[in-house]
Amino acid sequence: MNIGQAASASGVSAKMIRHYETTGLIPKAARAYSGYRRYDERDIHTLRFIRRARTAGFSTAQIKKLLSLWQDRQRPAREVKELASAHLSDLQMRIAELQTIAHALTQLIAHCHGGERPQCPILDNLAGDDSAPRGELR
Amino acid sequence: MNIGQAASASGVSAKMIRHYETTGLIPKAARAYSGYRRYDERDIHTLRFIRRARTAGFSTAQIKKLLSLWQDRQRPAREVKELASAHLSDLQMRIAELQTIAHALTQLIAHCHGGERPQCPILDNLAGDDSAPRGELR
DNA sequence: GCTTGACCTTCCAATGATGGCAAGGTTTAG
DNA sequence: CTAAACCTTGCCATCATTGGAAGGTCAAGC
Repeated sequence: MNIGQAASASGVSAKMIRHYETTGLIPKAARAYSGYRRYDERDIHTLRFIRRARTAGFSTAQIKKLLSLWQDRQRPAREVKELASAHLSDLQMRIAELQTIAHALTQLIAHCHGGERPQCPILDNLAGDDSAPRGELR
Repeated sequence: MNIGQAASASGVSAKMIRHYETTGLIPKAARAYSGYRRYDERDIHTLRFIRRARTAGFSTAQIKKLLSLWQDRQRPAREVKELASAHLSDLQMRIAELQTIAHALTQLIAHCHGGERPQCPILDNLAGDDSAPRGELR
């Protein structure tokens, strides 16, 4: 299998497969005489693992760890759970931050008439004019 | 006021003030004889506006638009509302995506014993082994 | 056998927002 | 006069990903 097939079979772009190779996330691929990279089913399996982990928002550093745990038959599930839990905390923090912003923005938008007149609580708030707060973007 | 004072007065780092200048988000600052950038209260006001907009997650492109609307006394509030609404939709989509991931991860973590044994539903799921799904990371 | 198009190779650059460092000029207080 | 604190420009790094350019390889059709 060449890199193009590996890409469509795994859902990881050829570009990224090469990138993962140079950054050491995956080992160097075998090469045909032509110099083309060759991939087998095991490689595809690994690439799919990586794609799923990326979709789940793990960083490449975390994925590196996950891959080594995956390949270690002796791994304690504890380590995987810790890594995943750390990532989950991260996600929850980011979600909370975004929600805070979204709520504030929702309030401001609700109070903006949205017509042709210039008066606008959204701009007023961004400008720091607190006379009509309602969901501060601070 | 020099750039350092402008930075601490506005909450925007000196680095970013220069960056905003080179990218055209703010006009080129006046210069003292020495070559130092000079800032007045209006500049600070603008920088604070930018900082709040960034905190609210607006991109620099959106902030550019917001700034021009802010400075246009004739703007229709409609335009501001549309821009903010588009950003809010963005935020809500990102929140929803993150929540989907967080939920799936929560399930998987809940089902991982986290002990010293190697068996782990988190890795199984990432590997594509659906025998014990519960929150797919797909 | 040759051409064409699809595929592959490497390398370099850009994204967006920010931080960091380096080498050098300026200002200000002591 | 000197030292500290500030400023200048410029370049590099982050993170994951995409894009392009220039060139080599392969398979199919004529």
